[in-house]
Amino acid sequence: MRLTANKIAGILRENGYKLTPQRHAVLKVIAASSDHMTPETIYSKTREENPDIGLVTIYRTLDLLNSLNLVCRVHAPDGCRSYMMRRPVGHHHHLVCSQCGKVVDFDGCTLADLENRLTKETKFDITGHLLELYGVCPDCRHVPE
Amino acid sequence: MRLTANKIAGILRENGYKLTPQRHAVLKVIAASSDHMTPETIYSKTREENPDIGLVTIYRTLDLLNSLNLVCRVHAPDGCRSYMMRRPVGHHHHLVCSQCGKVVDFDGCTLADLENRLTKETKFDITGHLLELYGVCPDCRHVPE
DNA sequence: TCACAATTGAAAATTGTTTTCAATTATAAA
DNA sequence: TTTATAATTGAAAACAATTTTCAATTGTGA
Ligand SMILES: [Zn+2]
Ligand SMILES: [Zn+2]
Ligand SMILES: [Zn+2]
Ligand SMILES: [Zn+2]
Repeated sequence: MRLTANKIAGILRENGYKLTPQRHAVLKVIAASSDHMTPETIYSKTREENPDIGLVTIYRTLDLLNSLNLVCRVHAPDGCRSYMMRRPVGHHHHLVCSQCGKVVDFDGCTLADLENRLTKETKFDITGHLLELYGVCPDCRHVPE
Repeated sequence: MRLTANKIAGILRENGYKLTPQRHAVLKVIAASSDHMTPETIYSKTREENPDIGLVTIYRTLDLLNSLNLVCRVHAPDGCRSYMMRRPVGHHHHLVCSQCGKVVDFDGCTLADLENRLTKETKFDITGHLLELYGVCPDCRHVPE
């Protein structure tokens, strides 16, 4: 249920953005991985096939994809460098393995009641939330190095 | 129900850390504010009374307080610079005003059921979560500039 | 009061990201 | 096809946030 590089390329076009070889290369890298990656990682993976691409272009492409909701950011438990990954359609969150970085997407977030309660209590107009779960995946648990 | 600068100072001592004037100055600043502040903001507020303190010391003190769970980080909705604020005792989260930065702490987070469900479904050993709510506070809503 | 490890601050180094700008290029119109 | 043009690119510089280094200072317990 995930978007392919070509589908995303089409969406870029539909939105009036040029489909450059660089953008396509980045899309391919992001679509090929099921894990989140830092801009730096995406940069070096893209360079394997496309050695002339610049890091700036990675940042710009990620910003663009983010503004179109085609990727999403993963916040790691420590520090908070923002990692990015392709996004399943619709509202969802991430369960991230602290050891290997594997990401499981999930939906059915149960914050509506909490948000209603807090709307009443605080009179805030609640517009969104950031939720990430952290843990250790089965693979990492079974092999205690 | 919040920790005072002096209480925190005691905790530092108990844990074998020296109680320097610089640390005490930082504690006073953090304890005096009910909002979250960037390291830079804490730096300049601390300098008002303590002009010779260095920014490095702010970072080091914040790291120390963080490792002792005496402050907590607030993740802003855009970018994700980590802001810090003193911490109410116990598990809690933040409701942050996107416009003025005001922070309301809340507890009673409703993630236990979700975590149980995901533990079964994914076999992850879930160890923690990051949750921040965003919205617009009453003050900012009433005065649409 | 002494001894010493912990702490400090200045400066440099590192890291991550953004801006600038001239050259290139994807696209659509002719 | 060519051509025109605005969008896009990459190198380099700028910027921002944080960390490291290291010699000098200082809190604390003996
Ligand atoms: Zn794992
Ligand atoms: Zn949600
Ligand atoms: Zn506000
Ligand atoms: Zn919680």
